[in-house]
Amino acid sequence: MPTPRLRFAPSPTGYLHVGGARTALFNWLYARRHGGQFLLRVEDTDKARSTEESTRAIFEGLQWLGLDWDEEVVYQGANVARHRADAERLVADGHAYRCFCTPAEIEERRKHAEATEGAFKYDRRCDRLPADEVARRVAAGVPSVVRFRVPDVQSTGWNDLVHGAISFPHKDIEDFVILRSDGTPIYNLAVTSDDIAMHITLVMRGDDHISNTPKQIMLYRALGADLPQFAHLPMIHGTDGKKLSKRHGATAVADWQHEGILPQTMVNFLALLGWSPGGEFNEVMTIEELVAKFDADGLLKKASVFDTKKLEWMNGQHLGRMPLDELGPLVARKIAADGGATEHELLARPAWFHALLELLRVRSRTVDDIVRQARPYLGATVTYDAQAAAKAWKEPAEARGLVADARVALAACTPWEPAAIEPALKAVAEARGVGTGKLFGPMRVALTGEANSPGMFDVLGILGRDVALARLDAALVELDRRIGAS
RNA sequence: GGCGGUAUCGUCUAGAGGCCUAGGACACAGCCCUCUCAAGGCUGCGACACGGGUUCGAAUCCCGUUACCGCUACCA
Repeated sequence: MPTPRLRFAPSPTGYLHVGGARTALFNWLYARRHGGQFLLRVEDTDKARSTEESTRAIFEGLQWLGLDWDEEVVYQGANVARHRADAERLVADGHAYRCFCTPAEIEERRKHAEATEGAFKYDRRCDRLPADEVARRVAAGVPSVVRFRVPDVQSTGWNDLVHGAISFPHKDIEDFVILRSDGTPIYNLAVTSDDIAMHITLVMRGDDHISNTPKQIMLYRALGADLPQFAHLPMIHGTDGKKLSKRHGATAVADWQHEGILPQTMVNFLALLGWSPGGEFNEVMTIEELVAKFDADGLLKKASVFDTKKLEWMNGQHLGRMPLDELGPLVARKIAADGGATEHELLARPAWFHALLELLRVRSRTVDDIVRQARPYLGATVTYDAQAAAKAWKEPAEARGLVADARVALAACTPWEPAAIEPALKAVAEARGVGTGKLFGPMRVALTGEANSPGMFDVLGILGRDVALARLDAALVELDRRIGAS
């Protein structure tokens, strides 16, 4: 068996959508798993809607996900000459014929048919035109399209890799147009012609293409080409069960990238939408594990809903597992954009930065969560969250006493290390007759401005002696102000 | 309307005739841990769309119904 060749064929009319990304991913996984090729074809024949930015956005999306493609990108628009030649060949071979009916006429007949008996189907009137009449009209320059002549009786079917046997009776398929009157190809022809030219062996795409498949199979046969295998993937829906669209919020992979979702999370999450390795398995997987496990048997038939809650959970899992060397630069870039520190400052003291990341990533679900939580550890001063202060400093005088005692005890800690700090603070709490929680609450707000943070000893360690003491002093000033104001 | 596809907890899924009193994960609730928040651990809530068959036995096979989705263009 030859090595499989698959392709992802987006039309560049928007950003890389999660549905498209999933289709690309499955094609890529299959190719990588079986040592085949994964090709890219840009279906830009709809020049009205196709844009260059869009093409670039799709490439960037794929690159971000790590879906690398083989060979040169194929631009469908560059192949119209072949598409046209294929259409002409089909006419010459008697598989297709010229149709002179105008769009307006067809529309009128369609309306009439729908009003009277229901379904409209082209009645093949132009197929009955005598050869000399066709020649005369062509010579006279009468515009015409090329229609494929669907063989009478029988049906066309295939063994779909995900759905099993599917077939369509020919009586339900009209003689479809394959070449427009301006000489440009219609989708089904272009796709088939290109897939043949690219030697695609497995066409894996969304199941919204199921009803195009019999037409394409007829084209393969009429063109004398071998059939590829087909696999039709289920759709991805929004929470309301409808096809994913803008109104569901973030649907472009770039949107998630900006929200702080990791590419490995996106790949992992998308892989599990419409595919399952079967049996019991750990859902959090690396891209390498996915490649190793991926196969067509695990492809599912049912449309799935894109659950952002689970996506975020999974991102937290990946955040917690990835190497700090990899996470560091990612977070540094976003912190720089946030204005907390420059990338250089952060990367200049890796041990400290990594320790901070270690403390924050366990409480984060996105890269942006880490950035937000890192703020108190970056600036010189801290702003007190109103709610946090209202709660932890509810009794300013009492809080002041606690913070002041802690300040004194801490100042005496010679090696600024947990071994010295822990007993010192515990002694303060004991002397004051309170639990450590009662002491750490006011301290936490003094040091971070927030109600929540990593453990007190970790916070002190990250801040360092000088900053910690300075913040306690600043808090004492603030507390004095509050005592005076009450 | 016609044709095609799909149908297990709210969501993602396991399940390929007896292993199912239907398993796991997310979400949700509670408990534990605990200086807060997370993380982690434990417990709970919660599904085979419906109706007929086939079979000793069906979530699993067949038929019908219903619901949902897709296609039905000189769009892709």
